[in-house]
Amino acid sequence: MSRTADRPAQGEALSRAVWEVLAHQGLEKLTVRAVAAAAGCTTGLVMHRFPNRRALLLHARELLHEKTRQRVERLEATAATPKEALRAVLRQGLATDAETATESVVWMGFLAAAVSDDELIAMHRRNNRSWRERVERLVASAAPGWPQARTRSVALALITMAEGAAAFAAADPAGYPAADQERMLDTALEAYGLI
Amino acid sequence: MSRTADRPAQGEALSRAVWEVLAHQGLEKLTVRAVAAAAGCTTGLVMHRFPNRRALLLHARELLHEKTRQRVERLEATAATPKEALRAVLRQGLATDAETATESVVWMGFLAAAVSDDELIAMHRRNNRSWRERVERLVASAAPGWPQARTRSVALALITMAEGAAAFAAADPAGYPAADQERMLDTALEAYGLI
DNA sequence: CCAGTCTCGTAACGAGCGTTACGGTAACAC
DNA sequence: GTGTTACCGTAACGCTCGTTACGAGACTGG
Repeated sequence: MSRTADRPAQGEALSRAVWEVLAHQGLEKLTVRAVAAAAGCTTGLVMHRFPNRRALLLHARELLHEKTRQRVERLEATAATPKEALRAVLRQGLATDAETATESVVWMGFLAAAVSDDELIAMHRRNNRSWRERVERLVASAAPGWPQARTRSVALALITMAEGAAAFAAADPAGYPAADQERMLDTALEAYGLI
Repeated sequence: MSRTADRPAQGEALSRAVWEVLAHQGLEKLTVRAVAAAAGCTTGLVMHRFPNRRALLLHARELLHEKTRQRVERLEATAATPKEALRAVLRQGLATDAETATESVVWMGFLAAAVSDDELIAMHRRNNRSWRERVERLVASAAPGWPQARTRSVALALITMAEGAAAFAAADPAGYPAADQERMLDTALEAYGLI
């Protein structure tokens, strides 16, 4: 090691730069040079840390998943009741402030990029299925008496609603204010008897 | 005019080629050459029909919206009751077969491309708001007695759910079979008292 | 039948891309 | 202090991109 040489920290900084470019410039401008500029370094460092551009994107994708997973587990652990846990976990999936809106844009960028990348689409499916299972588990805890079919259908309705709302709000923040999204979530939870 | 020279038909064929590339190769490979290859012509024709690549994308985006709008209006006109109209319109927004799954991938590709294109994002917002208003109108017809706030919240829950389901199913068809999506839709409509 | 116009394939341009090669410099071992 | 190693900025490579220029051929009006 020499100079700075904190490998994991640099990898994370570069991944943050990937998110930033993806959020503010889009997939088409997500170049190694743009990432390097956003990270305040040169392409030399980027290519020194990662064997190629794809590896950089895959790392950034994985890190984004890990970040949201930790946030969700924290929310789940500190919730007072199963119903509150469910609500908190779904709520963080909405795009109700600048940070979560950015995350939603980045998430969609990765999904769009996955169309032509087998490894990215595999990562998406793995992460998405674990997300779905988590919410099914939370719904089952909040409504223990339900038959499995209802638990699964309601959980599916909830995760797709949250994802769609995040996408809409990220693409049109003025049209989908935070209050509307939260009222929508509460309306849905109440309709399903989960509040 | 000479040679073939059916301008609107060629524009539509090229837009179809845009969708095809976007669906099967992704945004990163959506090049003028790839579109020309998918349309079975050369870049010469493409650049003869459209002043530049952006105009081609904008036209393809507009045509996609027009296509789904016509389909929705047909469904709405032929439905027996307001509740059936609502269900049919929401159902077509899911990704329950190869065609609608492809449409969902293309739709997401355009949304991802809109991050760095003011005109694309403006088109998205325009189309999305009219879509939202349509569903609000359908919900109001299906449940005439509701206060406006409930109508708006339920409509929002329904369109975001449909959009999220289409995105999830398009990215992971095996994980989100058509039957699951339809059961989810019926579960939601029933929970809201719209069936 | 001929001049003129439209169509569109071909070929090339400059810009920007991912990636590679190289070298100067900082950090450590002894 | 000196040799060795790892770090990373610089510069260049070959390639593909969007776009432009040009010309051959098909059509049309007179």
